[in-house]
Amino acid sequence: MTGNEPAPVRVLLADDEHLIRGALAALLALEDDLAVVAQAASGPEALAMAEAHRPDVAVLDLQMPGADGVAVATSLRSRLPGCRTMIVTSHGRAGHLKRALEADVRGFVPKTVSAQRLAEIIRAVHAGNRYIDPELAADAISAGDSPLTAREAEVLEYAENGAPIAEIAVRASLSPGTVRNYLSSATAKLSAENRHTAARIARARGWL
Amino acid sequence: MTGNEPAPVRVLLADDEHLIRGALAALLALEDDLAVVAQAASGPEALAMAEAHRPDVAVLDLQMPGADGVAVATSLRSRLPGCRTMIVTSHGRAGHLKRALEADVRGFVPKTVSAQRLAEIIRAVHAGNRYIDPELAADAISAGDSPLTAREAEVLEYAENGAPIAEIAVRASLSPGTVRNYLSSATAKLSAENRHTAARIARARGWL
DNA sequence: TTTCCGTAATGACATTTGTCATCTGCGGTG
DNA sequence: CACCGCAGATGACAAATGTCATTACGGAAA
Repeated sequence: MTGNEPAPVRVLLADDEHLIRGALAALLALEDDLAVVAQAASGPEALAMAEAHRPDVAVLDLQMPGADGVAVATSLRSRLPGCRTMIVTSHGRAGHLKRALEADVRGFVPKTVSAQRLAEIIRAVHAGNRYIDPELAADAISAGDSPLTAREAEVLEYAENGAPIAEIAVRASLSPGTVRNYLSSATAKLSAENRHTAARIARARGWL
Repeated sequence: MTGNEPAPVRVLLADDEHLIRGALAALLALEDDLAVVAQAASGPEALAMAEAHRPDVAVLDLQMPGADGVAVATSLRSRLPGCRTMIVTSHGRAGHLKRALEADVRGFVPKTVSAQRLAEIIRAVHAGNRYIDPELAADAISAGDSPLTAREAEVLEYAENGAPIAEIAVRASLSPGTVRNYLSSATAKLSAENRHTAARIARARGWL
């Protein structure tokens, strides 16, 4: 200790997979300019821990029980404005990236990166820069903007789990005929064979 | 080194997520009776590494590119009979567990366990014991056996992605009418509203 | 041997879904 | 203001799907 090192970056780790979270914490602890000050296994817990420990950077898993990473990032933006957020994910979907950017997430990386690389990215995010995985970014760009209207997307979302039109109509408070119209136009826009494949396509491109 | 420790357990780690694999290797290295002798990022690579390094225990991620963990375990059983296999997974589906047991997998754990616990389980598996996550086991038991016949399951699998009946008929080399019959009976057995929800139910219970 | 079950198919029928034209009303925009 | 796009709805029609009865064959079990 020479007394003139800068204060370490305070990091919050949120991941429901204990194995990964613990391992990650151990690896990040090796970097002497990073300090894992809090850990969480769920969305709500991450929020609570963030308020209690006020980290500089929150590293959030995308899929967590309670609230997913993007939802946590959104809450964090208003509740802890000084805290930068980043998302780490196994399954890189273009749609999630889009949502994440809207939540002012500064880093978006797949879990295929090395710990070294992750540490660098945490530093970059802390410094105010952004880092988006190039492959995911390319996917998001190639997917483009959604051609679906708000209602079309909503109805398609209800259709996703295979519900019959009557049920969708009730849930969306629409006439069954109207539901069929929206579904039909959405299916045509996505050039799918039926609403089920249309829903899959829209989901894959992040349009849902 | 006193010279009388038993030889460490030789472990192969296979996970496509570099972050997790690296972190895991670091944590397991802390246990002095475990030695990570090989790592792999895909199914085929895992197989190759196993043949090259002949580990005592292969810790396989369920979802990997090329070949999934269960597929690797199956190959390993014939090619390296002395090597015990275990599966680590994020998404614990009852169906995967069933497949895994058929492949003579000795350990099946979710990634929510701690590294300590994983190390213990590796030791148990190496000693010839089994360890199945209690919650996953309960799911598998409560799901019970599939009420579907072979053809019903096959047809339902083709139907899963939303393909129209004509296409399913071609793929299964069946008459469209026959396809509809199987789909109808399968839907009735699962008490679903249509083939799409039926497919989802069957998939969730591991009957596909 | 008779019976049962799974596989495979066909025909008939009802229901659901997909497609289209058409109508109304609302809120922007040139 | 006229025009356009979106929301919302209706009716009609075609196509896809779900349901059921029935037939036939082969293997396995009683």
